[in-house]
Order: sequence, then C-alpha cells, then structure tokens
Amino acid sequence: MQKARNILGDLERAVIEHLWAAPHTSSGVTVREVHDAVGVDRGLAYTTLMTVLDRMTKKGLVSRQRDGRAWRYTAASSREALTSETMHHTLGELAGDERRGALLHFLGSSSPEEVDELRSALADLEARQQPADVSGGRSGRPA
Amino acid sequence: MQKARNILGDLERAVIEHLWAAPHTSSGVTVREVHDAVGVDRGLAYTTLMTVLDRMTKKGLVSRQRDGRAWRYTAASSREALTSETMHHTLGELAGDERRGALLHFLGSSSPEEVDELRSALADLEARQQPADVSGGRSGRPA
DNA sequence: GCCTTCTACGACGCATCGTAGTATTGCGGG
DNA sequence: CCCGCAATACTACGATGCGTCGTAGAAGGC
Repeated sequence: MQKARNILGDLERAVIEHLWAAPHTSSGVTVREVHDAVGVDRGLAYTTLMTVLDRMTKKGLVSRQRDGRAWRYTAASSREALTSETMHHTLGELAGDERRGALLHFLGSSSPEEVDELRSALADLEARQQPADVSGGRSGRPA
Repeated sequence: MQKARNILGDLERAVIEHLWAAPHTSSGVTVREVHDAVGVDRGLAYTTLMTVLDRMTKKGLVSRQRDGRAWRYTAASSREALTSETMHHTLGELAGDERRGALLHFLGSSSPEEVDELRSALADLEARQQPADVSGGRSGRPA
C-alpha cells in the first residue's frame, strides 16, 4: 500500500504558486489572502481554500504558524527545490545503468538553452567543490 | 483543462516493467503472459490485466498488434524515454530563470555518481554534435 | 457440438481532490 | 456582560482515476 505519486493537484498548484509569489519577508499568508488571490476569480468559497491549505499542510507541502487565531501559511519548499525533488524522484526509480540512458535521453530531448543551463549549473557546482580534482570524478564531499 | 499528471499507477508500473523486460525481438506480449508474470503472484484475475492493458493502450502507454485473435502488447516508449519525458514535464512547468535554479538544486542534491553520469552524458552529446565548437556554448542547431 | 481462449463492456470499492456547509471558538464593541 | 463577526474545525458530497472482477459473445480445437 504505497500511494502518493501525485505531487500536486490543480488548485493546489495554484495555491502554492501564490505562496511562492509572496515575499519571503512576510511571516506567511492567511487563508483569506490566498482566497482573495486565487479563490475569488475562480468563484471558490473561502472554506474551499481553507480545506485545501489544511490538506496541503498534512501532506507537508506547506507549513503554518499561528498569528492570533489565524494561521499564516508558507510553502514548505521553494519551487526550485520541489521541482528538483520531483525530478530526483522520477530518476530514482531507475537502476544505475538505466539512469545514464535516461539522462542521455533527457539531454537529447532538451533544447539548447536547457543544455546550456545545465552545463553552467554543472560548472557552478564544480567550482564550488574541489577546483583541483577535475580529472577522474568521484568528487569527495557528498551532500 | 490540462490533466494527466499521473503518469503511472501501481499495477500499471508493474505491467510496463514486465513489457520493458521482454525481449524487443518478440512482436509483443500477450495478456496471458503478462498475467502469468505479474498477475498470478498478486492473485489477480486474467481479466484485470486485460482491462489494465486496454486502458494503458488508450492512454498511449503501450501499443498492440493483432496476433490471431489475441493482442500482442509492447511498451510505447522505453523506460529511459519515459523517465526523461517525465523529468522534462516536471521541469517544463518552470520559467527560464527558475529552471536554472531548479537545475542547480537538482545537481546539488544529486549523488556524486549522478553528477558524473550527467557530466559524461553531456560530454557524449557534445561530441555527437559539433566536435569543433566547445569554446563558448550556444551550440547552433535549434532542434 | 462442447470446451477453451480472447475480447468487449460494464460495474464496484476505495482514495484523492475540488467544493462547500455547519458547528465552534475567540475577540472586540456596546 | 453579552452579541455578533470572523476565522477555524469538522463533516460531507460529487467526480475521477485506478485496481479489481464478472458476464457475454466470438473464434477455434477436438
């Protein structure tokens, strides 16, 4: 009985989208604000957003903290982190040798821009680690 | 109305797993064979696998061809291709600048092995295109 | 002709998600 | 001190997807 392959629903997506858009400086967004932002134009009831936020909390997608008798919600992980995590999850289902093939496929069906982005991200990462050891790989420090 | 974020269910996963394991030389696998392979141990009825295969066909996950009065099923895309496609799908939901961040995240949370794999895959791809232009990037051919 | 093997089609149970109503609780104004 | 507003907590309902089967025919084999 392992479930939970659906990362995000449709409304959930819109909601977290809004949370991501909120300034990190704030201590979070109230249900009312989320409703005003993504609920009203869709003609949704306040309680709908409440339920959704509540369920997302239980799933660990968002976190919240008290503010008076209201909750203030924030996204649990950044958009980039969630995307990365999802991609890892997808890739993680493959055995090592298949991963290479999948990555090759991935690159092959990427646009030149994406490849560039990846290349530069790789360079960034490399620079951040051991600027010396570029020869064989197996760069030490994990995590 | 964009749906279809669930790529694979649970049984579906097992089924396509079996199809992937089948020799490509064969012209496909019958329901009977799939049932024997992944259905019997789970105590599933023959018809269950029939339905699942049928639905997967309608979703384009597998393809089939007649063989007498039976169908022979084959996976529509390779495991690697499907994985790659899913990853692209995930990444594709981001805007350009966020993609970079996501990729950085992705690399940052990858094991050294994965980074190596990616690096070598990138090198492969590069070699396959313009063996000359390695200097600046912006590899011409826009797909 | 009867038994087997397949396909087609419909059905049911359960989980998830979008959606919302009702009950409850706490704070501030009169 | 009590009322009502606002926000939360609790519960519910319909749609859809998926796993699971059953039944009804069609096509052959003996």
